[in-house]
Amino acid sequence: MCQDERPKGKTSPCCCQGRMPGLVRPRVLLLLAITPAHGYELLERLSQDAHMTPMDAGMLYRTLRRLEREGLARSEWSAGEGAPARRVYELTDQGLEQLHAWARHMRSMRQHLDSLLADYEARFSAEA
Amino acid sequence: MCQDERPKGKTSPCCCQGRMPGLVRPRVLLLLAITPAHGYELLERLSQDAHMTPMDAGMLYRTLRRLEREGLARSEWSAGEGAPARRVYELTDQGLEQLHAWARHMRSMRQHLDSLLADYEARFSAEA
DNA sequence: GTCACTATATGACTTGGTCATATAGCATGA
DNA sequence: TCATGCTATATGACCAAGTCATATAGTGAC
Repeated sequence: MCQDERPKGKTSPCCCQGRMPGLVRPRVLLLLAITPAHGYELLERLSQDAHMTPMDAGMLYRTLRRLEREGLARSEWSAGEGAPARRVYELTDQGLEQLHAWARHMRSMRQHLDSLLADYEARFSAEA
Repeated sequence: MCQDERPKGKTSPCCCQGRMPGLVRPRVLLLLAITPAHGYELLERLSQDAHMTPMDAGMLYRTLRRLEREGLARSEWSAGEGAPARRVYELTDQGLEQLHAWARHMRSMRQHLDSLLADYEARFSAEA
């Protein structure tokens, strides 16, 4: 998103530096709602998503631990055959509930954006 | 937005605590694009917006100074008749350009959200 | 003179996210 | 057997954004 001028390093004038803050947990929780998975696998699934912000590995693992701490996910170690052991996460009931709450939240974020963009377009009608 | 369960104080499980991070500068810049204004006035205009996150005064003043530091806005003191002096801000050309860039960014954020919500709905078809 | 409103500003803190880096298991080939 | 590279998880240092509390001061009304 927003690939345009990003000086990188120095304080960029782009709001949120081309990121979409506040959506990491929902994104991860949604993936876990589809199927249980371990971090590395999630990382790959999250990276395929071309029009999404690439996921930082450190962020992902921290997020998973946090989701677990909050009771939204649970994990257990599973022996990786022909690979290091992996911690497999799955959604809890509470996590599912939270996901629904976040979905409502995201709808309202979208309305928020819509209204901002509408104001913008009202001011500068017809812009690329 | 997202008025549901917000424990308030302790770490809330709600992503971004019902806020919409990363949009403060665009919101302010957009208002300035409509008409020059001083902080207090912007604060009132931003608070009327029912479906938007209420604006923190400290945040607003810091944002204005930052926009100025970044060359996106300029200000000058104006004698407030029957009121304290106020610092009136207006958009610079660079600020206008940045606003357009942010609009593009916001459109891509919206797509981002749309795609997340589409994934969600694909998994849980027909949800309130 | 004190109260309420207008107006701007800052310090302390929290959260979310980035970047660099550490650590370790396992397979393969030199 | 040793280096290399992939899989896998994790942490420390740092930065940006935002919140909350608070400070300061001008003005008018009572």
